[in-house]
Amino acid sequence: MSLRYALLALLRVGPKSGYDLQKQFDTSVGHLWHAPDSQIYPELRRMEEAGLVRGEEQVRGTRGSRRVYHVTPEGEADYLAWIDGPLAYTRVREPASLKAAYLEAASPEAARAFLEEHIRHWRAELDQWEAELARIDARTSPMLQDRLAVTPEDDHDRVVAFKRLGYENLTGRARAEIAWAQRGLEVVGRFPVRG
Amino acid sequence: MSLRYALLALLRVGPKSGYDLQKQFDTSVGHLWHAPDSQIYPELRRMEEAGLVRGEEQVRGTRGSRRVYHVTPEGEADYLAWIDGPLAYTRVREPASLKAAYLEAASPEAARAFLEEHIRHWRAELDQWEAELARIDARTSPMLQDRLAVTPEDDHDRVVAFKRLGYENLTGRARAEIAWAQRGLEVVGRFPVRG
DNA sequence: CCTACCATGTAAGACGTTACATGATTGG
DNA sequence: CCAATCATGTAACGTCTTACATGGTAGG
Repeated sequence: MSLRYALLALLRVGPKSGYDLQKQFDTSVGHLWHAPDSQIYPELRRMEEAGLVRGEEQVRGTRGSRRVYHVTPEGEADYLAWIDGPLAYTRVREPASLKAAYLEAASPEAARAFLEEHIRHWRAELDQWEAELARIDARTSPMLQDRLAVTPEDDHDRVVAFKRLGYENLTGRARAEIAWAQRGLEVVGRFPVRG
Repeated sequence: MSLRYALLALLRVGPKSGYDLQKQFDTSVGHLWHAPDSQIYPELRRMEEAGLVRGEEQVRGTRGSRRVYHVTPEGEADYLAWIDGPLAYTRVREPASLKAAYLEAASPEAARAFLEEHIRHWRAELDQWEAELARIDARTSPMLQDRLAVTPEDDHDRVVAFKRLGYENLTGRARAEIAWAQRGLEVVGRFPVRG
């Protein structure tokens, strides 16, 4: 259900086509939520059926067209209910934890490779998110600039502070994963011989 | 696909019925992976079709029966391939991060309630996982005892060390979430007035 | 006899991934 | 004219959730 609200959050800044939204999901906002085009277009249609957005067909060239969506008052109300309402938590399902708990069955090389790959993966994510945090602080992030453009200046600091908070959750997560995998490598080092 | 390997990991310790597995998923191992009965029974059937497990019908009372599964050599090979192979990473999708990044639209009370609930949620998870870690250290965890019973004594320390590692990922995650939400509360405190 | 527990599923739907599929426009 | 980009989907499949559904057994 988060896809719906991610889309509403983007559309609240200004009307966009499915393609526009998809591009944003591939870059900036894609860090916070991601969806492929094959999920976006049908979801927009469903949201329109539910009255949350309205799409308007625009001509493009002689025969082309694009459908630009904007948020309706019902969509705005639904969005505010989401942001003011509780978040549904699901049970944790961590493939990496599961695998780690059974690494006794792996060769030491495979165990080490798994943990090193884990570090590589989260390091790459961390780098991306920290770069975005830097752009948020400098207020050069395109997503943020669009948002600030439709926000009274008094509120700019608040908007920036919460964007930052969202990304800080991601960087905190990545750092925890890296630290954990590094401790894991020490464990592997303590038991070099396969049983 | 992790469900399949979670099931194999449990069945490698000894033959079990769907019901036995479900019980374990509700308690100890359920921290690492969880699935409802409606997912377990069909998956066991599929695994049997794939030759990874074999089920044997046992009589219970006069008319009752239960199907007890054990891992086949093919299942063992598949499990070892999984544990020695790479883990597939998917894109991060964090509803809490998404919501935090758009908290500017929430009332300060709702923002605070969200972050406090986040802390409560992860605190409860953390407590559970730490209790399990204590049971792992004391080697009183039922799951661990079953595992150690079929493991040569030389290997006990290794087995315990990796179980511990698996759970440490979860506790590390929970601590990061709590610390983040606490910082979030400070941010909310800095912007008490809704824009 | 009744309650707690043992035991096993089906069905519908939400959500997400991957692959397939098509065509128009714009700028060089 | 050609390539990059704009633009929009369908189809099949896998995973997971929630709800529905049924019946047997063991112990007090």
